[in-house]
Amino acid sequence: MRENLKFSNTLIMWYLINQRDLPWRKSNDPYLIWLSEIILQQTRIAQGTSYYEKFASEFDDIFGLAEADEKTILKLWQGLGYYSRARNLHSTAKIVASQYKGQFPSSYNELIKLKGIGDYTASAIASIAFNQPHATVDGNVFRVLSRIFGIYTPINESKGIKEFKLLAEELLNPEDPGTHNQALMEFGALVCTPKKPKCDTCIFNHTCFALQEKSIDVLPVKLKKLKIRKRYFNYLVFDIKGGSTLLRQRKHKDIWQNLFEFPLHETIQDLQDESELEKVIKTELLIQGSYTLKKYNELPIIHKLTHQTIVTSFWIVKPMEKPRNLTSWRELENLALPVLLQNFVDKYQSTN
DNA sequence: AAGCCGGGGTA
DNA sequence: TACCCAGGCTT
Repeated sequence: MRENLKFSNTLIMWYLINQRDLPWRKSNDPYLIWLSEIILQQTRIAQGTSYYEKFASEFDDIFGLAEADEKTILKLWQGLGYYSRARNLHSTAKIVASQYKGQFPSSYNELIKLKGIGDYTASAIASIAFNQPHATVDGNVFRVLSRIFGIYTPINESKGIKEFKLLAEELLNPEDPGTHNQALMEFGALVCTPKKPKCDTCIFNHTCFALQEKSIDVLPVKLKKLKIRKRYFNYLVFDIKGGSTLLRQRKHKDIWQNLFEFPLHETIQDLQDESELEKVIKTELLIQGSYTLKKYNELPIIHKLTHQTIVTSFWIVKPMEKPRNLTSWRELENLALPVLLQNFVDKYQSTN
């Protein structure tokens, strides 16, 4: 017990000197803590910070966020990925605004009931905003604890998850759980990094198991490799005189749910036969009369996600007759597009 | 328990 | 290229 307190004190001492100046650390407002935690799920601080600033300045409190349109929220979220976070953010904002009078619950058990809040985020909000003794176990914590204590239990199986959570709870400083949690994560991000950790200057280098046993590069243990699926997307980009195009909202349960895109023809391999597209244009999009169809990019654009590789071709369609339900390019600026499509639009706009 | 969900940075 | 990032939800 004394050892655990010593560990925490050493850690917090390091943190008070070496912590980064981050915007969400200026406040204990549960709304802002929650907002930052959702944005930072599986996201590097360098990538998430500007999004936090945008959301925090656009929506002063949870009521503003609750009253916003989902379209607005998705557009602000564009480029950050894992878009279910944005949809859940909106859903939880509405619940907290209406059922909790705008005040976040302070207990872990209430917090974890909210959409988009799991064990990690509930612990983070409870400890940082409400000083409740719950340990946060994120990727940093798995790494730091596995190395210092020499734990080889795989971190992506239930046994390991329980074991690390238990250890983190034991180590937690009940006097200041919020600072302790943030210190441990910050330490993982700045010192005990995945590759080339800074063991020379590490405050735990005399007791670190992995350093003594030279097992830094195998800890933490993670099993199973994910398989990457290859998909072939053919987008039909209508270029209508007067500055408009055809758009669809992705509604199915798949990547980019609720984001917008051009009419899509997906194939199981690289499109062989151009007449397939002609069929889509006539029978699915119900385009009357004649049109021109021209491939925009000679080489397919490769868009890599964590678990999919999207091989993409863009086809420019110019019909003689105006289709219905057009969206102006101007209007499109307010709609959330996958990065793959935003990149195309930016390029296409600049050359026309 | 396993699969799915983005985009970008690092070595 | 392979791995990782202040994870959570669905099946």
